Amino acid sequence: MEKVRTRFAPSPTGFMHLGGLRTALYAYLYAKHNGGDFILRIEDTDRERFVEGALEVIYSSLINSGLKYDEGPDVGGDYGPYTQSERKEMYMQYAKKLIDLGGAYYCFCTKERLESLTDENGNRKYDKHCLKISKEEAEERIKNGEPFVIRQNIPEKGVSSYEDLIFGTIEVDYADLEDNILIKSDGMPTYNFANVIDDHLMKISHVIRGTEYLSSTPKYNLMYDAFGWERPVYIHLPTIMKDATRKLSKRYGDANFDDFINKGYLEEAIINYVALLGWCPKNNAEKMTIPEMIELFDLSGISKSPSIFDDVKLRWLNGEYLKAMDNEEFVKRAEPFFKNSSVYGKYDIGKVAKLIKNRIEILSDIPEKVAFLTEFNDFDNALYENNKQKSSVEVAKTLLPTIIETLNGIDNFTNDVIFATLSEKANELGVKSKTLFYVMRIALTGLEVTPGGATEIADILGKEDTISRLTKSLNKLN
RNA sequence: GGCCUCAUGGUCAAGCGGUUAAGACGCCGCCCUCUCAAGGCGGAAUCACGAGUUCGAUUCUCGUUGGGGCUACCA
Repeated sequence: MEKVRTRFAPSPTGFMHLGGLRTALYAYLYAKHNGGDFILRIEDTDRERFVEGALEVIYSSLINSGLKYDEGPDVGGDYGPYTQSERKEMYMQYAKKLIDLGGAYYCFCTKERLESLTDENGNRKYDKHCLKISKEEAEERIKNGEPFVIRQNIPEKGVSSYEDLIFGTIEVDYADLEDNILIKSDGMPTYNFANVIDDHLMKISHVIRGTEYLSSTPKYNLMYDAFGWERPVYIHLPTIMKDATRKLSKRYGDANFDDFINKGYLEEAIINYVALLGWCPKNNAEKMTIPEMIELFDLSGISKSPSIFDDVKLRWLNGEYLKAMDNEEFVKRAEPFFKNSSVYGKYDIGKVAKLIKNRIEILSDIPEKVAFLTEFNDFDNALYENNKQKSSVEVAKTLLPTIIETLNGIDNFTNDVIFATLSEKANELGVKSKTLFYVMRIALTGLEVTPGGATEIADILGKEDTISRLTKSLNKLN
């Protein structure tokens, strides 16, 4: 069997769409699972849509996600160039060859004539008007500078059929297909032509792409057949939706990979989540590394229906990755978000990290989560009232002086020591330690709920700060 | 409109003629706990509809309905 070669062929639109990322992932996984190559090709034949810096976005998104391509514009390879605009001349040669083979023809129709073909329902289908122009006449007119395009010549009768590995047999009547433009008047090929030429020339064995091409694939097959080339294996993937009726779109900012990174999602969590949208591994795994995905990847686990992107589940998965990190790694990855927070440079980030690691799902939750450490505002003494904790204002009045005194006597002011000493003290006093810690936490933060317990927070704040806050709260009680 | 295509809880989904119809997210409850999380345990919630085929349909066939895609000198 020939080597498996798959490709990801994005247009440089300036951002990495999550749907595109999933397509790239599946193409990568399929290739790697089968010991093959994964190729990156840039489809930039539409000059008007080119966006500055778009190439870098594609390269970095892929690499940061762990999808290392074996061949591509920036890494080279034996089948380059890998950017379509650099292959322009080649397409024209093949288009001319296709004309000789009867699979295409020159067309000189004006925009106006094309529009006149529109029927009462607003539909339009090209009428093969220029097919009857002789080759001599066409060449003469081109020589005279008349603008032209090259159209595919699709049979008027017959049915085309092919096998898709996900959807099975697809049959389309030629009559439902149009003589699309293969070469535009600017000499550039359209997707309809370039993808066929490139996939063949780059020896792509399996074409993996979205279902938007499911019904136009017969047109491409016609060309493979006309050239006498072997058709690739097709694997079409269902769309990722925002909700039941809308696709994930750039418009709503819910499809951009970079936006998710900036919001504090991890690359590995995104790629993992996206892998699960439309594919279920045999062992039902949820959290997987890329090597694990490569091992598990199989086409039979791919679903045929569009799936809805659920950011709640993505958040959960991201949280799982966060929790699995050791503290050091967490601090490193969260650095930019800590910098945006009030605790940066003020408290021990390592200690703060320990406090919040299990309490956030995305990194951008950090500033809000840690803000309480630096904000100590006036609060209602009623917060001490809590039956379940056996706490009340009166209890606070009696406990707080002891807590402060005990804390004052601690030299090694760290969580473990504070906790042990205070627990012992509670025992001595005959009160539940949870009551003592509850009172202390309220007095220390003025908040009903906080990430972390009283002693952990005291550890971070330091002895001086802790005692000053507690004293302030105590004074407030009298 | 025409053509292609899809259809299991709110969401992602397993299932491939006989099952108490998995699992995950979310939701609810309990346990644990220095509050909140995390963790542990448990619960509610699904085969779109209608005809067939079959001893028996979530599973096969057809239709209906609903969704998605294509129908560009965009990819």
